[in-house]
Amino acid sequence: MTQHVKDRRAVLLSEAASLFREKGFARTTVRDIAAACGLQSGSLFHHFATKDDILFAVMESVIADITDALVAALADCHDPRDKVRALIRTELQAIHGETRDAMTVLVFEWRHLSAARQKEILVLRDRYEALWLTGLEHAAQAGLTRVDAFTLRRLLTGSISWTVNWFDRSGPMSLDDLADQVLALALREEGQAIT
Amino acid sequence: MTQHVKDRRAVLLSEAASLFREKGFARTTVRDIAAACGLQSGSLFHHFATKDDILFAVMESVIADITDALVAALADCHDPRDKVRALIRTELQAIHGETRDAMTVLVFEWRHLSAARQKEILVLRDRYEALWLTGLEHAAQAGLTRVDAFTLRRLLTGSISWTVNWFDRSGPMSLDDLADQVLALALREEGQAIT
Amino acid sequence: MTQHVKDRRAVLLSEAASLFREKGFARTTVRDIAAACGLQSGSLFHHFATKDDILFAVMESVIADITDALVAALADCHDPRDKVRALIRTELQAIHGETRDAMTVLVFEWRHLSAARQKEILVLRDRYEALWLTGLEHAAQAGLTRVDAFTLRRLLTGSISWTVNWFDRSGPMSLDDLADQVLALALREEGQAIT
Amino acid sequence: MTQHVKDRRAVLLSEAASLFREKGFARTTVRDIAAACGLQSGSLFHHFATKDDILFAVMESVIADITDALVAALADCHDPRDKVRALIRTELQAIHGETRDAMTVLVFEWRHLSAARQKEILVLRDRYEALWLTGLEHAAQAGLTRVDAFTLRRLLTGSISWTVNWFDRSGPMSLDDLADQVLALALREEGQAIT
DNA sequence: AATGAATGAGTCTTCATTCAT
DNA sequence: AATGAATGAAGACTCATTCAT
Repeated sequence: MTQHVKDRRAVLLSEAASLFREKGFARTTVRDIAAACGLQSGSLFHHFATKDDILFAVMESVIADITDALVAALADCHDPRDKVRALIRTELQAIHGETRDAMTVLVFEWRHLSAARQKEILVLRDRYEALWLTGLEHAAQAGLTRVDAFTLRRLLTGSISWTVNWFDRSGPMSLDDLADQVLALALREEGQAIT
Repeated sequence: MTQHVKDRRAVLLSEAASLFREKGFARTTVRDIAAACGLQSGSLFHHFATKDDILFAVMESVIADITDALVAALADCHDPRDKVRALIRTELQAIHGETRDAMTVLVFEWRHLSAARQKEILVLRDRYEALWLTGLEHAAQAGLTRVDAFTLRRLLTGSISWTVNWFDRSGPMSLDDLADQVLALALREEGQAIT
Repeated sequence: MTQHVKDRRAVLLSEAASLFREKGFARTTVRDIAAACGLQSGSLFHHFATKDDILFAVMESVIADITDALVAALADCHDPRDKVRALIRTELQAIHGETRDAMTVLVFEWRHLSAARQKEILVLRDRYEALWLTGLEHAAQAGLTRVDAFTLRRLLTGSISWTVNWFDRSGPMSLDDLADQVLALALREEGQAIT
Repeated sequence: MTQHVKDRRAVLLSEAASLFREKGFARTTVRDIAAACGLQSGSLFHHFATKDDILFAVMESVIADITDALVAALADCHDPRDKVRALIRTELQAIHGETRDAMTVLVFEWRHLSAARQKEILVLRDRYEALWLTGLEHAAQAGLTRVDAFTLRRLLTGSISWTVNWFDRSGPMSLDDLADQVLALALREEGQAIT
């Protein structure tokens, strides 16, 4: 039974994320979400008290997911350059893989969150961003970067997020190719690093 | 009188852009816009038939502005590296200068435009993007880049757009500093180019 | 100049009648009427104080017209049967001729008139209806009818008004044919009258 | 529960018809209708998506009702003259009985229906009109009429519809008396028929 | 947990009318 | 008389949320 509950909640968040991504939070009605889950509109409120709560839950959930994924990915590599590659690849996979909807929502529906909840999410995000900053700072210490870690992370956040608007996974460029292009942007050429 | 009319329309678009940026298109009411212009809600419809028309006009107008600005900026520089710097600087100025509101709206409220109008805007945007692509291709021919022009433009679009979310003009980093950081990302180090 | 004024007013009423007939009073905007006359919306109010006044004027005007037409038509015939034919023909001509729009408005937009103005129009209409009643009563005295004059007039009013919904002047049946059909309904067969 | 739902819908249509008749479709607000049913304005939209839908439903519903009534009435009489009397009586009863409001709306608010919906209603109306035409044609074959069935039906439609504007059920003339007057108009005198 | 009718505040839009020019 | 921007009161419709069943 607990499993059923979890399932339903997961399905709900997934459908909500999909709709939020497609139509935007404001244009998605609670009825849309309910319908997508095979429920009537009133039933949604047994799971979430408000529509805002759904948005919050979508974001909260995806942040947990991508943080876990990033921790796992970084565990496998110790070289600074490999770590940066892992950071980029993992974020790109999050944006173009199964968590795509929720990731897009995280970026594009941010303003629909109340200030208080933005803060909450930012706290959760801190851990994820700390992994990035640490990775980039190690690369900087290894002389691999040309831009300070703080600024670099922000520029890459933009580059990577934006791929949702143009990159086509079924096109000729693979996701790993794309990751390598971003990596080329982020770091000095190989062999140029000051050791 | 013609001047008054033009003024009013310009004021209207400016106030609308400001509100759309601040609260989002969906959460901005027609009353908000009217009030910001010192009008009653009904009066808005002498200038724009629908709320959607206002959004469209904001986007249309800013694209015209930034295209003009870019043409002017490029006219002053002939070196490929300078041209890329001009492309980046001009776009950053558009995003953090007077057209900030409208530029932000262009990015974040895109989905609220009907498909037909998205096409219209894309046509207008083509000229602007062509300037970018040409500039980056010349840089590529000069051996200045490490990523193909098409992909590079898209990655930079993301990096630059995203600065609206974190860059603070009144902070320690100047806009030109920021432009140079982006330039460092975009191109090989100076002196590395194959001449 | 007085002529111009009259012309403009006449044009205005004619265009208004046409629009009221086509779209209904409620769905016709003051702008529609102004545009049909080559005016801007505000200018209409130099001629009529309110939209209601226009409707009233249309009705008032057409009643004057058809009363005149009926008086003229009746002057030419002295036989009771001929008089009834003239009553029917004249009303049909009013409904399908130049006054068609206004006549239709008179019937179908009646309820949009305020109670006070309905009374005013009814007073004007009295003279017209008196001509009908007199005509039918003479026919009754001549033994030509099978239904009392009062009821007959009302039944015929319905029959004749309704033709606007189905009779096509350019079809095979002429307006005079139609009048004869209505006459056949209204009166006994010829030669059956009790003299 | 299903019963409740049906009831509510029926009440809604009835109240709407009453208001449409009294004030006209255009001047009746959705709030008026809701208030007449003891509902808030928004609640109406659980039953009908638009105000136009309500109008359509009123018309659709009354056509079904009168067609049933007519079929029932005709079943009881086999003589051509009796059939015509039944046609007239039944239509008069529809116009002055319980379906009065809806019948009036059917006639006077016709133009507020979209062209597409007018067609739909006309299709429904066909069956009803076919009963009339058949009845009148049988009367014609029996030599009872002086006007062709097609034209006669249209003239009678007008006569009968129009009674809504003047006939008073509580006055001295009964509805059956009125029906006989209309019958006198429609057919030759008894005994005159060519057998 | 689910239903779905009901709520009621809120939204965009319309439009007759006014009035300074 | 004409203009046309402005008014502001409605109007139809939307939708998150509630709640009795």
